[in-house]
Formats: sequence, structure tokens, C-alpha cells
Amino acid sequence: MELLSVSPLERNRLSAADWQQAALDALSEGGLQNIAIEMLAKRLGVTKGSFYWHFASRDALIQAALELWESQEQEQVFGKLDALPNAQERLSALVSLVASELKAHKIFSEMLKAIDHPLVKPFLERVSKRRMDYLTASFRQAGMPRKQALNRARLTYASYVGFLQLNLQLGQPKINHDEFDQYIAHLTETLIPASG
Amino acid sequence: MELLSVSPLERNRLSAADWQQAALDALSEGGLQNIAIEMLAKRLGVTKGSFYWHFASRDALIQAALELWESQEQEQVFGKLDALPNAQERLSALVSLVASELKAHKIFSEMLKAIDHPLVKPFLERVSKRRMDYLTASFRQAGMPRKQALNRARLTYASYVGFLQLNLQLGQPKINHDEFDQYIAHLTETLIPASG
DNA sequence: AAATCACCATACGCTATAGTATTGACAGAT
DNA sequence: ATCTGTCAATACTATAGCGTATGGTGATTT
Repeated sequence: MELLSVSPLERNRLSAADWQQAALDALSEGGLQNIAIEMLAKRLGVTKGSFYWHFASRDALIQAALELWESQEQEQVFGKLDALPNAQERLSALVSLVASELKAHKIFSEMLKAIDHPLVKPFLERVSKRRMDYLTASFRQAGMPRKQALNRARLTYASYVGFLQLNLQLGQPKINHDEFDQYIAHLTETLIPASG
Repeated sequence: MELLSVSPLERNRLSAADWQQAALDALSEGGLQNIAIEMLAKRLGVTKGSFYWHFASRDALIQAALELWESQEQEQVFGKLDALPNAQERLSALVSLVASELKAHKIFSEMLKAIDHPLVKPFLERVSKRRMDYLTASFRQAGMPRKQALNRARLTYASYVGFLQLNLQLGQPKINHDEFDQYIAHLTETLIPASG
């Protein structure tokens, strides 16, 4: 009969999840190499002695953090899209999501930069494959023949990745809200078949 | 009267240019952090004692190497295009150049991954601006109104950067020669206005 | 009350890599 | 022949970051 009473003077004791989230924050801010144990410890108000209680190694933390990200990004990015009725709207909404500079996008962008790391690559492969499949299916649903849908998905996904790198990382093109909307409109016209 | 006679028993003495080129090779293979002095020294058959004769620091080497790259990539990538007659062909040729996995592209891709490094960022900004201007002008030349040409250039450049990352770094989509040609054809149809 | 558990602090070792100081080798000029 | 400048080898220092060993503390269990 374990009653986990949350005492009002609950101490700052940490759990593995706290480290995972802190690692994701650090990743989104400064890239994979910013996941540094002692730096995270300082940020969390503890020392590395705490870390090695919860995790066996830095790699174990990275792995766990990326797993957390992968599960979160499913809902945050693609979960919303499934609610939309037709393929055109879904594609448009997908593109628009880049605008929000969601942390999930920053993390993805940082992961792209750290693609050489053996722990990162599998995540990027899985996620990219899922997204490509999603796009391909959407373009098919929008009436494209198979091969064309695949190539259009490749093109769209590449432009997504590229825009992410250029805008999030390089800050180029320096684009304001209006310009961004017009760019999205142009992208939609160019890449997404009209529904009418 | 300095006659620099190249003796037949010319020793393996190095110049700064040798280090720059070696640095670029290392960069294209393993990213910025692969520009490691002792590793380059071993590769060049000397020790770091040599390096610090030619350069004051690792940063100085990186700077010099990137300057070499910037000057080279002008000719290698965009020099060829200027010879082509019309905008459509130039745009098509530009896109096709990604296929060759030219070292210049690999280096560019690695630089994108190292964009946080203060020495790298200015190069990426300069080169990206030049390319964007080039694309924008080409689309204008192909008959597009100003704003549309700018957005199309953004879209095209983003898809270029994205494809670079996905194909060079992630190896995804795993694409063979025929498929690539078809993808290029699709990209051309989609992004580049017909000349007729 | 004693023992155990969960979490954390401290101090240390190890490795990788940048950078420095000193000396050496060799070629061309004088 | 010697001097000088150029390039390189050797041996060092310094720092950053991961990981380990060990001990401490407060809460929970028995």
C-alpha cells in the first residue's frame, strides 16, 4: 500500500525525466555538444554525482532524451495534422508549423547538424522516413500518380529541411511575418496541387 | 635575382597552402571538428611543430581554409553556369551539380552543420546571399515578377540545402541514378518555368 | 532504533586536443 | 666555412569533459 504523498516541502530531488528534458533544452539551444553533464548539473542545481545515479553515461542520456523527443514530436507536429480533413489543408498546415519555431523543430534542426553521431542518426532516419511516407501519401491522396507523388514529397521535405537550416540556423533570409506568409503562400501554390 | 630552382630532390617541405588544402579535405570528410592539428600533421607526415610555424592557431587555419574554399567554389559551382545561355538552362544545370557530390558541396554541407562556429557563419552568409541573388536574378530573367522570383529563389535554395543534407549527410532518400534523374526532372518542371 | 534506499557531493583519474618552448636540420647567401 | 632563415621534431603545459570511487544525508521501511 504505497501512498506517494507529495509533501509540501518536496525537495528538489530529480528524476531521470528531469535530466532528459534538460538535455533536450540544452540541445535545442546549443546543439548536441551542449549536452554536457556538468553544465546540465549546474543548471539543475546539483552536481554530476546526481547524474550518474540516474544514467550510466552521457550516451545513455542522449538516447533517452531523443526517445522523449521522438514521442513528443509525433503529437506536436503530426498529431495536429491528422485532424484536418483533406490533403491540401494538411500539407499547408504542415508547412505553416515551421513558422512557430517550435522547440521540436529546433531540436530536429540541431539533430541534423549532429547527424554524424551514431546515436542521432537512427532517430533522424526513422523520423524522416515517417514524414516522407506521410507526405507521399498526402500527395497521392491529392490526386498525384505514384512516382510524381514521391518526387514531390522529396522536394517538399527537402525544402522543409533546407528552410529549417537557413531560417533557424543561419537566420537567412531575414524574413518578417508578412514576407513569411507570402513565402508560405508561394510554396503552397508551387508545391501543393489545388483542391478545386 | 632569386631563381627558385626546384631541385629534383625537393624535400617534403610544406607551405601554408598545403595545410589549408588538408584542412578542407578533413572538413569534407568529418566536419569541422575533424580539422585537428595533430591529425592533419600525421596525415601530412610531419608533427605539429610544423603547423605552428605556418599558422598562429587552429582558428587561423580554419579561417584561411574557408577563404580558399570560398574562392574555389565560385569557379567550380557558379563559374560553369555563367557560360550557359538562358536562365532555364542555368537553373537546371545548377540543380544537376548537386548530383556530382563535388567536394565543394560536401564542404558546404559540413559548414552548415558547423554554423554555430563564429568563423564559419560569415562565410555561409556571404555565399548564401550570393547564391540567393543569383537565383533571384535568374528567375526574374525567366520572366517572373520581382516578389515571385524572390520567393521562388528562397524555395529553390531551401530545397537545394535540404537535399544536400538529406542526401549527403543522411543518405536518405537512398536514390539511384535513374531515380535521381527523374527527381531532377520533377524539380525542374515544378520550380523552373518553361522556356517555350 | 536500526537498517535500507534514493539521491547527491566531493575528489579524483583519464583522455583528447590546443598551444608553447626549445632545439635541430638543412639550404642558400655571404 | 659560417651565418641566417625556414621548416620541423620533441617535450612540455593547460584545459575541458567524461567517468569513477566513495562517502554523506534525509526519508522510508522494518
